[in-house]
Amino acid sequence: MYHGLVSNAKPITLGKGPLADAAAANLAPMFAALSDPIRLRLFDLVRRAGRDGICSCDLTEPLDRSQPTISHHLKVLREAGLVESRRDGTWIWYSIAPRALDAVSQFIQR
Amino acid sequence: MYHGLVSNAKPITLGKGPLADAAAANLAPMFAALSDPIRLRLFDLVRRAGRDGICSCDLTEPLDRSQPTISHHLKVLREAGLVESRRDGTWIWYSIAPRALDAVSQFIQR
DNA sequence: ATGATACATCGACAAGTATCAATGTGTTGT
DNA sequence: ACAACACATTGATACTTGTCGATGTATCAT
Repeated sequence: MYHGLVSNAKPITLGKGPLADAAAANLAPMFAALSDPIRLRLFDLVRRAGRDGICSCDLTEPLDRSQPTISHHLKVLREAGLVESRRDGTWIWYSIAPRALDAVSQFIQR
Repeated sequence: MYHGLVSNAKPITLGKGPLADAAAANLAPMFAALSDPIRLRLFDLVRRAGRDGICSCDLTEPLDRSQPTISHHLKVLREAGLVESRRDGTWIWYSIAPRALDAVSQFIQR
């Protein structure tokens, strides 16, 4: 599997009129990615880690879930364009995607 | 069913440290409420309506879903504390809950 | 009372999701 | 080559969710 910088973040620009069907369809998965308590805490931990990111190995224990479960949640966050992953030897480091919450933020403050 | 002003919005205050288990559990349902395209557009329509709100009858048609489905989605938004409902004769008017997105906003800008 | 209107609830179904044990896949050190 | 480690994927299960037709409930006009 590819483990360079991965991001599905599309530069969504919300128009001025009513939220379009397509815009809503792009936005919803981002909210969905943050709709799980474990993923919220995962995202928070990654965000706190700053530029360097945080090793996946340091995310499993504090969240009290099995390794496959954490791996699954990280995948969801990654596919939503919220976090990025980078391999370093046997470890994988996660960091916040550059413009991760821009679309969400744009919708909130409207 | 009661149809006065309804809001489950708890004044969530996120601490300074890592996102606590309880805080995540309170936050997640808000994101979940916005994780569906139809609900995003519903929320947007209600927000655009301003203080007066908008009649439920004006929400069913533009979203191309059945009346029960729209009713269901409005319930989800209401129970998440994002919108309020108020009866006026046979109609029910929906408006944005006062501090609807405060918690979400607080999490985003952190 | 009767009928019409607006909205909610119920029942059912298909599709999606959170979870873990087991297993697979790279990478490192020996 | 081999064992050990870090992480991903698979398969299975229980639970949740989006949807609609049918039905229930409240309100208004006649």
